[in-house]
Amino acid sequence: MEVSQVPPVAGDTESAILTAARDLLAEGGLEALSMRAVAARVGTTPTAIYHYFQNKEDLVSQVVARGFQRSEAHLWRAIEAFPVGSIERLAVLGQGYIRFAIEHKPYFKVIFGIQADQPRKLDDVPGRGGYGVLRHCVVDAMEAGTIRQADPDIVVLYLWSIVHGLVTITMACESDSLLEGSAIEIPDGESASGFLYQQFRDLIDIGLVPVKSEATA
Amino acid sequence: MEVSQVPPVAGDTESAILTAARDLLAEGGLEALSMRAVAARVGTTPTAIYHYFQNKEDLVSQVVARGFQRSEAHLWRAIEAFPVGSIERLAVLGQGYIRFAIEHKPYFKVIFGIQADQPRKLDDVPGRGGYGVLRHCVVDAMEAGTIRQADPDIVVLYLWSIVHGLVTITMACESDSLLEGSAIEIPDGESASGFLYQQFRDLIDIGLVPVKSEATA
DNA sequence: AGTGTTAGGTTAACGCCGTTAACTAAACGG
DNA sequence: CCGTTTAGTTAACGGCGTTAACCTAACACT
Repeated sequence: MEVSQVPPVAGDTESAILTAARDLLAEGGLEALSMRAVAARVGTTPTAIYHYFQNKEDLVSQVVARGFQRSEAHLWRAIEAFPVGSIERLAVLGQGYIRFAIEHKPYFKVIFGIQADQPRKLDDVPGRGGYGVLRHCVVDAMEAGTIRQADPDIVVLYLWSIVHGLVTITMACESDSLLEGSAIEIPDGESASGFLYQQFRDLIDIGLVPVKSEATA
Repeated sequence: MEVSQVPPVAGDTESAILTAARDLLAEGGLEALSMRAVAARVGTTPTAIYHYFQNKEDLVSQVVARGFQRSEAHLWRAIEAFPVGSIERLAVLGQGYIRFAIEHKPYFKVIFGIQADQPRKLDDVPGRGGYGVLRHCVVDAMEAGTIRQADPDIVVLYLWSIVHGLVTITMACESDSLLEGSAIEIPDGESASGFLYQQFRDLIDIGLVPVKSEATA
């Protein structure tokens, strides 16, 4: 079949592959992303992919890296609307994280997914998926006095753990079953993202433990 | 080959399959657990497995369910050593969760892992992987006044999110790379489990936000 | 005793998968 | 004009989950 003498999109098969892989990942998760499927969508043979990527893992990780880069840029843009050092900046970051996880589930799952042995992966991503932004905002908020003084790295871990834990637990249990018999439930019609965000804010406000000054009262 | 007239372990091929599957999962993660590998270890053909389990997913989920049951029993035993309502009970639960996640990484990853579409899974597990125990202890601690009064379900979610987030983030980034450039690091020689546990306690103590009474000071 | 049914397997095969080896054809630099 | 690189091909290998069809021993029942 020698219909077209010129490669369809003028040369860059590589980005066509990345795009196809991204779409497949988004549509059907990791199991839908096979070398053969990607090739078919691009219009080449599976083996051609190996000219641009070492293997499937390499391809996937580059797809994911791309997604994360865009996500971090999004975060930076999102916080601009709120004043430096404000707690709203922290909140909007949490919201962004939750939204990204939900809207780009497959990306998210690949990164924090199964991977028998080798983790790290996040290293490849500049800013490590928003870590830089978050730390930045935490430091600002401390200097502004909006949040309690403490080791910023610990606080970052605190915030990140809560949002990340919230998201992954919810993903694993899927809303209703999650806390059956408990008072927590997603009101019908509310978006999962919005619900999680509210939980996040509640959890941050909880504080817990320090009965100290209140105990005697 | 008709060497043995009697099935090797007197009839229960099923539990032999489960055991083999469990071992393979523990040794090499999910990718090492193939029907053919399980069959080879048990000494049958792959297709025989389909007499006891619907498909691979069914097999895996039963293996995992077994592991979780044992884990919850472990938790109940662990808290016995500490007084009812004490914060130590909560701490030891967190520690148990962390330890289980690390020591049974493959189990843990299967449950909170990739699974393209269908989550829930935790429903099959009695007590939902320690949720029951945790809630029990939280209520006790509130009645005893050791922790701040609040909706127990929210507090449970708070604690669970922190531990779970901590564990999964660490697993995805693997210690050193996790917070490179940050002050947080696992001291050489310290176990990952111990380190995570310390973080957990720190995070719980943080509380955050309520500058309220302190702000003016 | 003979018969039907079920449990517990077997063999063979299908259609996927990731990956490799060997080859080809066009483009380009000297 | 030649050598190399780039971009792609075809053919094949071994492994995967799963299915269909078949076999065989054990048991239940008349």
